[in-house]
Amino acid sequence: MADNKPIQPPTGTRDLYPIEAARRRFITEAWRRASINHGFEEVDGPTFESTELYTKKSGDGIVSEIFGVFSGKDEQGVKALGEKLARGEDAPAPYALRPEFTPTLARMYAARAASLPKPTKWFTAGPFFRAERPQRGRLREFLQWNCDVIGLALPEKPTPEDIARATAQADAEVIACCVGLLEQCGLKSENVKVRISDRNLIASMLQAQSVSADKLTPALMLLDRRKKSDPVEFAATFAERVGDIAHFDQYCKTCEKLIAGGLSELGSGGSDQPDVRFNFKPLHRLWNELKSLGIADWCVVDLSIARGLAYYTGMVFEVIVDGERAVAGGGRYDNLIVLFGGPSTPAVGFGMGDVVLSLVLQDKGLMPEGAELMQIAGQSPDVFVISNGTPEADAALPSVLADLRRGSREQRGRDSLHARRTSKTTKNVGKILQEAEKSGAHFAAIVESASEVTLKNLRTREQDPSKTPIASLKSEVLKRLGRG
RNA sequence: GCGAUCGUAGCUCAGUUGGUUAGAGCACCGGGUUGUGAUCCCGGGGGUCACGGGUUCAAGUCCCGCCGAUCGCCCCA
Repeated sequence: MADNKPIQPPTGTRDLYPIEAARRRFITEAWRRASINHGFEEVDGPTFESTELYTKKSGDGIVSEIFGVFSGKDEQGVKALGEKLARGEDAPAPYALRPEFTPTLARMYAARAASLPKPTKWFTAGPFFRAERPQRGRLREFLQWNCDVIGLALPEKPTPEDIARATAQADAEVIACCVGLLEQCGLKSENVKVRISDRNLIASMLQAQSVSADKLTPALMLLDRRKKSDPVEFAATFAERVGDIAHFDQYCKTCEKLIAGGLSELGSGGSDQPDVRFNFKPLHRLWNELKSLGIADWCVVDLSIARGLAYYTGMVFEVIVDGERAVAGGGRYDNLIVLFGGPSTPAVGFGMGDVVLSLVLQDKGLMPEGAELMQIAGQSPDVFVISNGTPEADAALPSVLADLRRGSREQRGRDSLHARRTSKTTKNVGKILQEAEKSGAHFAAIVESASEVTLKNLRTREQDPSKTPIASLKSEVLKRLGRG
């Protein structure tokens, strides 16, 4: 009756053993720290949502990469869907495992918009799902970190100038948070580039070449694929669907140069350059914000970035680390909140996945290992309790352990220590010390009798010359850990 | 959905034109005669060689199928 065939994890998912789980913890802790330190508050939503939430804004293209979810109680619904599918009709599942966070965020904000501060700064980190073919840096289940700034800090009767300034500040703020994370992980501006672009600017440049409004979206999608394509072939495709690309390139180059150079005559609205007659002021303003935040050397203006997503309305950016695929991406989406029933509210944000980030950190040797990793992940023991092998010490050990682990409500558990013992049967103290050190434990406590232990600091390998009474062991360890 | 490469121990891999009972290192477990850690010595558990067929006296090895993984394409929220 028992069928013991092993069941493998589903395609594109991971089993995380202690080392991998600690690595993931390292990343999520870094995300939390970066976003909290940049003033974002944590939120979260359901991991599955009504499928409509995603079809509403993005059309059917996305639906094919969504994992459908059925309630299991809804037998009739499932049956009806099965019949539809059998007839070859389109039949999306009623729920979808969330493929991204932005729609959830937009809904959450819209529902309470009136009572939320402007701007509202939220972050979240959790699992997301896409039914794609797994490949390097890409799985079907992954963690994603999102940071968003919704709404703008504005005076009561804002001028266009006020709005432009607040917009640039919000854009810079999310980019700064993203860069803050990368820097904190040990990455350098030499290896990382935040490529920043502006869809409005691109659109105006395309329109200057007589590209009609209805062709803008396909043109933007096409531009995004450019780097991967053969240049000649791309130019041909682009000419066929949109128009001649030669002028467009020229516009881009001139704009990038001028923005990064910060030429002053641009601010006055005039230019001797006949090709520069577009509204690059928003990007220029953003560039100045980035400079004042001290992160401009991480950034580069690159108007070949468009981002495939339909809902972006202005600034877009992506983060490239050396040759790897994008480690993060985001942009401004000013129309999304209203689409979910909220007041018209501008917003900007980005997402970063754990998969590419861990690849990058491991390739560059920036991912901690062994005891250091366990320590960072908060899993290395405070005290490793060892019996000296006498029956008296053996008998005393369990209660020593239990006392170290006990935490009080008054201290909110801060006085509870991570205490371990060996599960080996050997009485060889040297071997157990070896195990203790490997575990990353800070201290070893060798039980000498029913009343005394010898304390040893495993990090410095210094052992106390005198014994410590068991009654004061815990307070002594807390003191030495700086938690007393 | 399409293409390419690859599946031998927990991990990294060896395994001869097909030939006895499939190996090593690391890891894990135990011991090295009553207590201080690298190293070292001895011992141990672990494999239906991914799975299923076929060819053959004989298959880890050759053939077919299948599952899985990796890397690309498509797509990228």
